[in-house]
Amino acid sequence: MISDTRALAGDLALAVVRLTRHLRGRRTDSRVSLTQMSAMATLSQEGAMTPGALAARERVQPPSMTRVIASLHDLGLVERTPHPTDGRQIIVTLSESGAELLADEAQAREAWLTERLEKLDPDSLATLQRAVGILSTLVSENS
Amino acid sequence: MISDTRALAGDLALAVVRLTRHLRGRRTDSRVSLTQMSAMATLSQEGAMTPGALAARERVQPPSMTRVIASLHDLGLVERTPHPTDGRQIIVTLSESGAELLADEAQAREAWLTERLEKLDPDSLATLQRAVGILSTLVSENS
DNA sequence: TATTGTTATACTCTATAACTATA
DNA sequence: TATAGTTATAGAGTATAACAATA
Repeated sequence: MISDTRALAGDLALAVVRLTRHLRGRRTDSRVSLTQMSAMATLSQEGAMTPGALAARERVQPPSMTRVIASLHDLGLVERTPHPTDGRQIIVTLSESGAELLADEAQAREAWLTERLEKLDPDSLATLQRAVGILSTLVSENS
Repeated sequence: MISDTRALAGDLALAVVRLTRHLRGRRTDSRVSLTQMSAMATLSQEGAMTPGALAARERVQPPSMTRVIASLHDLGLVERTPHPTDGRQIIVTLSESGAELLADEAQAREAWLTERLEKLDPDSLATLQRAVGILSTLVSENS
């Protein structure tokens, strides 16, 4: 059944890159991008943290996260408070409207993808659900 | 088992976006990007075609494909020949060295991902393999 | 001196709008 | 006039290098 892990890696890479291209392009109706959603989802699931910690958790470099946080802050979706003891650090928190948006989008977001998923049979959906769990562990492994 | 298709859509979107971020960032050792690989893979699988057809097949806009083709042409990985009867069109073909590179990379590419996949149990690999097929059909559906 | 975060800068990927050449 | 492709331009997302503030 499993012929070649390397071939699977290549196929998987192309599949996720192509799907991401669709997802990014089709989100123009939403107020936030997938990158912003991803950061907000992490803040929601793991609680407030410093920009450095969020960058590490999202596996991007600190300057990249600075930009994401700045854009979310401009939209009022996150708050930045000083660290209580270390003046170098700041704490990024999901704001009330950020939490609301996250909840709203969890209902309405990815309409294109949801529509297609609804046409799949239960077995395919179960497979995708397991795959999401596997992919998440792949990415969250230490480098 | 399948609780909510919309929730799955959100989880799947975040998972593929994060994995794509890794894959793009880690390919600096390769001569070509994932976008370029994707276009070359399509040319390899479906044969020579016009830029417009390749853009449609890859689900990007024509100007985006123009740039991808130009970069591949600069690298000598594709060839551009005039259309036999319609002077407006051109035919894009995978060059010999393009085909070679595709074959070589099929062995060595995605080392990071391959390494992680090799640590998975056979059941997880089978799940991913099925998931790749499902994701591919999702993206290739008509808009 | 080491750490945290930011600024400056640049590159890739993608899009839309406008243009050119051909049909 | 319509179509195929390109050029011009812009914006998002990411990176590295250099800087400032604090520990």
